[in-house]
Amino acid sequence: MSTENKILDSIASSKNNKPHCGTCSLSSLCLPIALQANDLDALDQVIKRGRPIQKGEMLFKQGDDFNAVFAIRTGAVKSFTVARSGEEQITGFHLASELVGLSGYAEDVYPLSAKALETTTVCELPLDKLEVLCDEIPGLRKQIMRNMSGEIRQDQQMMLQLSKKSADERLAYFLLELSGRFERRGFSAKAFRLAMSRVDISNYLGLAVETVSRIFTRFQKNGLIATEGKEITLLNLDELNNLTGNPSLNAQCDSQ
Amino acid sequence: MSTENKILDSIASSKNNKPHCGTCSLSSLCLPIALQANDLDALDQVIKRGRPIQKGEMLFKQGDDFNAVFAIRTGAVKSFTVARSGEEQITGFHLASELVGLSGYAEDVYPLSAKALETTTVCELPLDKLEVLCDEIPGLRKQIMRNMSGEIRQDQQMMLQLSKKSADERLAYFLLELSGRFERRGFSAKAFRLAMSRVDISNYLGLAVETVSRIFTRFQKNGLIATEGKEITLLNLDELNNLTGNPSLNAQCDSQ
DNA sequence: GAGCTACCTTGATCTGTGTCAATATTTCTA
DNA sequence: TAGAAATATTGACACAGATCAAGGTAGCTC
Repeated sequence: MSTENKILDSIASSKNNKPHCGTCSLSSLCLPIALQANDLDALDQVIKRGRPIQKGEMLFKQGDDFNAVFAIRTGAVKSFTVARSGEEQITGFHLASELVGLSGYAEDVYPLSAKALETTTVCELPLDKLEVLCDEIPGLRKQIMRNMSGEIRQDQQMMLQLSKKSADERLAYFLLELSGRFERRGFSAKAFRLAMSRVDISNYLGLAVETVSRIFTRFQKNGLIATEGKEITLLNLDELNNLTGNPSLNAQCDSQ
Repeated sequence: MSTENKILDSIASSKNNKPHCGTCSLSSLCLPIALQANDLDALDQVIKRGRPIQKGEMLFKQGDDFNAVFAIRTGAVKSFTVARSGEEQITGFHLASELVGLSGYAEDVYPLSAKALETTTVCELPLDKLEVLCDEIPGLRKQIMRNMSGEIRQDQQMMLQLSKKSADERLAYFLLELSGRFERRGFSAKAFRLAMSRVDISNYLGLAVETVSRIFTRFQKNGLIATEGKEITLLNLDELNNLTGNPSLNAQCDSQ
């Protein structure tokens, strides 16, 4: 820890405040640490900004050489694996300001594919540049490790959901988990847009589409949510939370 | 925490090159990189060797301060989360030469607990020492990141199993996955001992114990496996592999 | 704005696996 | 080594959710 700060401090010598890659500087990602302004500049030089990615386009494919991590600026992405049998398993949805592609570290190839759910802009962080920077900015590497570690935790939570919970519990969990992610990024925790289709949701949750659809309908009948196509409003966070059977996912629910 | 540091300090001050914890130097862990000999010496100084841990004892508990990563020398460990409702979800089994505790990086506390399945010896890698070392040996940090990344990949594979596969497929997958881990560590891929109980297996796979028991029986009737209590022999790797519906888990099966 | 396509909803039925219950086996303890 | 406790097996039955089938609806393109 102290090592970290020492190096950070030592780096903090020359700085300027030039605006960089807009919302996608690493400081606005899931990297809660406060980096120095000049660190940010260094990072911004590494960021490769590509054209917007259209709905359905791939960020990277399973088996591609692992050469970059992606930070999502706007839009949404799903990541998924394709089994030999051809079936697709969605392993996660990634929203604005989140990182995709970290699992490539294990074997120098991406173990999964990532596809845009809607028009999406990303910042590409080429691996070689990132490596060099990580050696210069210890805080950065730590944050990336935190990110990976957080992903492990999240996946393990998901394993619990998938293996132990009923369809109702899974969907309630899914909605609250999304809600929390929006809230943490300054958006409404109650009203948001589901970038993914019902099929994607059902795939992710290990359910049939029909089941997901039925539960959406029932939740709506019971006054838990309101839907209008892809727009959704969570009307009763408390009750949804009870449904999950998990420790509260949403701070707002605790206080009510 | 303070206890920990006291112990660490005493270790740091009285260090020499006395033969250390045998099989558990980091080079023999899941860390395939070839480190320099003097790096290994540095690592060995960090390794804290504890007394053997008895069956049922905890390595660390959910919520404990994250202050060490553990490398298993002999024995086996299960890691699991406990939901508010009290239910336990096993997130993984860890065999000799594997690391446990990396997911603590995310929030400075362990998000799960780890308990010995049998008498187990571990090497404790105190975090602060490891941090310093990682700054000195860049290859080490990379290996730890690979490890984390690999865990993500493994968990995501497990999500696929849990959400899409039948009970038969899950158990076949479980057995082959274990088999592969034994094989990679130089043990027989076909005959090994299941350190975990049927209840643990069923919990991990998201099934009822009865279901697991029935499938073991049926696999045996069909000549796929032979069991004698906790000892198990895989008689037909090919067929087991077919059952999983996944890309081959076991090299031996590919070549047959 | 007609027609096409992809997506979503709802109903009827079927089935894999959970649950409950009883017994058998192994492991521990004294 | 006996007796107790934990763990494993086997059977009967029920139900959550899959599957099959049939519309309905939204978002395209021309």
